[in-house]
Amino acid sequence: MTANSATKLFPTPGHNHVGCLDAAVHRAERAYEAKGLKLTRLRRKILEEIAASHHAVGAYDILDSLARKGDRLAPISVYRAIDSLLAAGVVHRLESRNAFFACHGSHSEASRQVILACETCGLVAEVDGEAIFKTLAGAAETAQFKPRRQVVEVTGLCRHCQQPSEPEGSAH
Amino acid sequence: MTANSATKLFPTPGHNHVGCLDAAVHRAERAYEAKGLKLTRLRRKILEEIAASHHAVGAYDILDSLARKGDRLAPISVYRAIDSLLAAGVVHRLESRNAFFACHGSHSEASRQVILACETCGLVAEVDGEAIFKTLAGAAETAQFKPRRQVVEVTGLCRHCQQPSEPEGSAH
DNA sequence: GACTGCAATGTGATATTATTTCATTTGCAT
DNA sequence: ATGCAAATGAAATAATATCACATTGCAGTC
Repeated sequence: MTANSATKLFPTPGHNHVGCLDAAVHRAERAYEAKGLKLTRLRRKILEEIAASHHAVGAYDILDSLARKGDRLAPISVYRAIDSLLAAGVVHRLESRNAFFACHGSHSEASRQVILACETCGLVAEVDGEAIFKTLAGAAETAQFKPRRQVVEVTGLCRHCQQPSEPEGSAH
Repeated sequence: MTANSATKLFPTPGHNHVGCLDAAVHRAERAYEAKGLKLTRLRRKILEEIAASHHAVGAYDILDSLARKGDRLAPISVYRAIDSLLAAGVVHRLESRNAFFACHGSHSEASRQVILACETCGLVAEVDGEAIFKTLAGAAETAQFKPRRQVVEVTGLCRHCQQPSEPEGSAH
């Protein structure tokens, strides 16, 4: 189960992504529904761009990608949609790269997730950070600091990029 | 001691900052020396701008501040100096704000510090995060992820801004 | 259907943050 | 003094993000 969950965290480059994308959009529908927000056509379109990969993408990447499909938007339109998606908790911002990534896999509190970003292949994953955020809250308390938002991002090498010579399919 | 260290972490707005600044510059001299790097006049000047407060400042804030003093630099000059100061470990980058702050107080590894940034007054402080980074390393290992750089930033309210009505001098 | 109110989007301009490229200067070891 | 490498200068431009105001679209009401 450990190996399997790690596999899911950093899917192989060749994995069939359609399911991931569909699932992300579906979770978004439910998240918007649950919060009484509206997943408009524009928002859904931009979510689909972000969730099209497990990478963090810049706002202008989205802009360019849509432009190539004939859909020319103003930057502000993309940022507004992103803001909404962030508020709904279906995408997150990778602060250390000024970029955005979709939440693949369901979790309740975005603020309790640790973000892992691979420097080589660009993949981004989230892992549970309950223990870390607890410890962090303790450290803040010692400093008499009242936390509101906690950013925990780790960059490094994902499991695939640590063994570049090993064929993708060999891990099981 | 706890109250005292917390006081140092988030100094009162009116504290005499000259000592902080001098100390920061002095630590920088030693850090550069120790690493065989050169703390040039430009770098020192820009360090002094950053260390002039306990806030995180943008590169263009520095640029503007120096311009007001008659020293007109190109953005690239500031960024290059900042890069050097970052490499020397005497300033850090607040990723969540695209801004830079000086290291006030000595610590060996920047990568083991948790950053606390007050949303109200803008003060930035660092606290030891040994326990957090250990836990974080464990979480990464579970995901078969090899960490290289860890960003842990907390925004919220510092001790002063939690009790806006309380006079500054009353805490002891 | 027409009216109203508000959220969402469009449009154009602009602000903010950061880098590329190439020229020049400076520090310093020969 | 000469030559090399690091540091800085200068101009342009790239990349990221927001402001201000106009327009559209949609839900509830008459």
